[in-house]
Amino acid sequence: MQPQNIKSHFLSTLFSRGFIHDCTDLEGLDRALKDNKRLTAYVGYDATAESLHVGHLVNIMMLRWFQKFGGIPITLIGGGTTRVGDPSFRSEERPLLDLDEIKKNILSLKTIFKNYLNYDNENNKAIMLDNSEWLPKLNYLDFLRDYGKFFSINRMLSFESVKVRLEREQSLSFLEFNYMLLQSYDFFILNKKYNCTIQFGGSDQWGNIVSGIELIRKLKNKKSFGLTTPLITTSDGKKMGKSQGKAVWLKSELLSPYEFWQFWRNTSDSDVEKFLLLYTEIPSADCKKYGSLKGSKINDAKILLANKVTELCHGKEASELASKTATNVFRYGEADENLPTKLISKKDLEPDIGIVQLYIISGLVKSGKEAKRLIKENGARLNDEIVKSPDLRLNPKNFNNFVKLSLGKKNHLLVKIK
RNA sequence: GGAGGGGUGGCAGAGCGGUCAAAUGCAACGGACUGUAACUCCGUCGGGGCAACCCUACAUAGGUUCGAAUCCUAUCCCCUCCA
Repeated sequence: MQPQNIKSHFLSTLFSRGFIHDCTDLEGLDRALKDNKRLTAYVGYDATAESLHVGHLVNIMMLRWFQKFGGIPITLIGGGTTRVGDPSFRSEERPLLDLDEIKKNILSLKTIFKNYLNYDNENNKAIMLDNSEWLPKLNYLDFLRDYGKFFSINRMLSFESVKVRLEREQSLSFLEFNYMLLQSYDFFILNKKYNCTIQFGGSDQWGNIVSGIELIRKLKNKKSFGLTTPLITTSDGKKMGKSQGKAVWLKSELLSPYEFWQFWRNTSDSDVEKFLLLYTEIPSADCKKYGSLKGSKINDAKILLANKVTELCHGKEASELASKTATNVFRYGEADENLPTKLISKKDLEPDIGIVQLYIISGLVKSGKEAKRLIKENGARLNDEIVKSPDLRLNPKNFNNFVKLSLGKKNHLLVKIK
């Protein structure tokens, strides 16, 4: 089926914006969407961390579009499945999280979606669920007989997602192998209780999604759909979600709106259009226009991107502040109060403190060696002056309320006395 | 349960008694150039008040040696084949 033949607004929008990697039955889904506006779709998120990161954002945006076009989105937290761990495309088993940690993560994750989805409106409010509501209740023997019966090992082994593990040197435990059954069961439950007929997910979820669809067909003889998003990579081929080795978290407690804004501001030219299409709701034609700006003009598009994405994630106020701070810091070279700030205690300054130690305390570097290296390479600046010697010492008098430390040209931090 | 192979730095992957803080590649970081981009180039990349000194590291615990990532023993883990 060609994209231009798509009739539903939802699918054609997603298509034109680059959201679609694969669909189990595009034509059927298009028809279903056309015939019935109030369909229900879900995405599952395991509680492996206390926040999601930008890698998860594509699916969230997809749910947002879905709701916008009248659908009912379900966000499913995988409180139960997290105890198992999805092996899909992973080359080794991940360490098991303990229950307390999972519980903490679940609570934290639930707060994230509210900025993107509407859980209160009358017509098609989003639904928040957690599969620890039903998975822990399963009885092993009953489950095996009632559901396990419908899964073919031969078939499961044929999925690309497990092949990686099989062909590599790593073992795939029975625990992990069951992940697929549990996710399929989730879909089955959602289908039964909420009439949910669509599952979205990353392309790595294909096998799990297809299994769920097959389970629903076998048990209920009902049709359901799967739609996957491509794995979003930056133009240099890296997975979305990390920056400078650190995850780009969606929670402000883990990554300040300023740093979040910076992440988007630093998008490379060739990714601008793609990111505008995926992570903002700016009309596609405009995204294309912005993305094709030449030379340094494209910086305006990057600022727009950063503003919009930050606004959605952290609110308008935070976004504007981040933008203003960036202007002050990068255009005027000032020490804006809104920069990330590290508080240190007076004790640390008595009677004075070495610049190397200060860098360590600030968290900008991990070791003294690293700090010295940085200084040697002219990458360390104190109040915008290059630090020339690792022997430099500061006392409280040098702190004019705060001191600005920089690592390279882009990382700036204020250090204040507590 | 049996036979064989293997566990090295963030990852991949050399080394198989000294010259090994450990080749090489990737990733990462700093600098130059720029537009807070990309490309390219240069430099760095275990820790230490740190100029060649010391400490901690090659799955874990012991041992042999003047000397071990390299040899031996035990333990744990992984892979392949057989039952």
